[in-house]
Amino acid sequence: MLQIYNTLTRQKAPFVPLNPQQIRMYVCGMTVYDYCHIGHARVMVVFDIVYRYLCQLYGKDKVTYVRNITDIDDKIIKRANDNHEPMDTLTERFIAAMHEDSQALGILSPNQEPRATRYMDEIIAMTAELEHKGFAYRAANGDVYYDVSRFAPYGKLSGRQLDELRAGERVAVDEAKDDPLDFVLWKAAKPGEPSWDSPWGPGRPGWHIECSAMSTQCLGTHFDIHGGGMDLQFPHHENEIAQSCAATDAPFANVWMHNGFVRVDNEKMSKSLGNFFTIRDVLKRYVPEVVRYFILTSHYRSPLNYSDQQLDSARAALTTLYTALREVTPAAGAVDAVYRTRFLAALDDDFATPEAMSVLFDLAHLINRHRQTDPVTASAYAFELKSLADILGLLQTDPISFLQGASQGDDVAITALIAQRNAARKAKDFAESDRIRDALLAKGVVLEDGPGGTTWRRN
RNA sequence: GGCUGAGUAGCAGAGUGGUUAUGCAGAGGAUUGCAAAUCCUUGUACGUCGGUUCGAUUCCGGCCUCAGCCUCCA
Repeated sequence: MLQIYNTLTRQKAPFVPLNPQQIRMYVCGMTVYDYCHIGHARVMVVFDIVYRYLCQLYGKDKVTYVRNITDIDDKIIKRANDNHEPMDTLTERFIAAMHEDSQALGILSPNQEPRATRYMDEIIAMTAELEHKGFAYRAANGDVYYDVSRFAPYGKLSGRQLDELRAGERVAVDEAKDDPLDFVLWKAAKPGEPSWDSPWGPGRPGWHIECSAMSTQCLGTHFDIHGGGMDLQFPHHENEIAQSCAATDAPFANVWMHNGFVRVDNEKMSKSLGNFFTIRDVLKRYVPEVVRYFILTSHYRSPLNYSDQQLDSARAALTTLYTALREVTPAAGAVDAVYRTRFLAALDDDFATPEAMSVLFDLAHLINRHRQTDPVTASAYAFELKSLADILGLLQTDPISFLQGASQGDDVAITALIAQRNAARKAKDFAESDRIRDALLAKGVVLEDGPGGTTWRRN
């Protein structure tokens, strides 16, 4: 049975859907003012695995996955101004880029990708409801704030008390707020800013309210899983809980999942530190599957250190797996069930992908061992390997394509040289044969003489 | 300062109260014209100091170190 670590309780617990016919998951997605970096890739991949596995367990049509897009906020406005372009043009461009990146990484599309600007009615309605119930107040500057003192469980998700939060206050106190911890629901428009009409005059939503409004609208007041990066735990998710529970009188999300950060040189990869690598830059040097594999080599809650060495290692590991699948035709057949059992048990244990991936190597070894002596068994294990790896979104491309990489226009020349070399070998002209192989190796092409002839791959 | 989490062999990264994780890299052997790939063999690692225990890397406590959150952030 699937166990998931719940940030709310700080322990793993069996996952019990509210309705097994309709599993509902909401993940906080991107703020679209720049290209996605590897940290964003991790969120996408991690929750892609959660989504895939829930589909595996409950059926694809039984799972609803919503990942929002924040397309209105301070940084977006600033960037649009800096670029002298309309905000919509900016956000559309980066939404398109995000979709390119996520498709490249083999991320399954969420069922819905709500954008804040398209849920303005719901955002305003929820804010009004909070004001009506006395959880929100209008400040002298025209902003509407949430009154955290009215929400008794405030701090539960992040394990904090209001007084210790106040003690650690590091930010200049905003005079408009009754309490420094109160957060903004609605910002009164400043000159030149995009704004929407509201009962409080023209303005725009605060960051947190959009997720409460959109998750409620898309999934209902009470749903199964809410996810996002570690850094969203506080204050974003804490505030979402405060808003939603107060506005709807419903429990909101049952399970809170937070993925760990990608690090560079032992530091969080982030925009502000400037130590980030965009997905598209990394994809210029490594094929998407290598990036996906790399992300899955560590457990989703652990830190993940980014380095070329790690990506090289991931590529080498994938080469091993694809080499096992080469020259074997996957076909369903009799296999020892222990591998599937181990694999699924690993994923059942809070999505333990490193553990699950170790099973893939066991299967690869079985294929290699049986390849010559028992091709039927080898084919059966190849089928099992592909089938299990599919749950992780791995090993679904053609092995030859992976091993030889994208055509560089020299495939015909390589094939011709191989023919020449084999002619030389047949004539026992090994000096010539080795010369050709060394020449190809210099171009990054490795030849492999096997019983079925000579094959090649790029290293 | 408060609150989280973490410290495992060369690197990465699982896991367990006493018995091989796994991958990459390395060593030896088989195989190969030579290679590559593959197969076989191979690594006595668990921050530190105490405690519990017949026995702890695994449980408990102190300490040290690191990261994250407390401000926008996946």
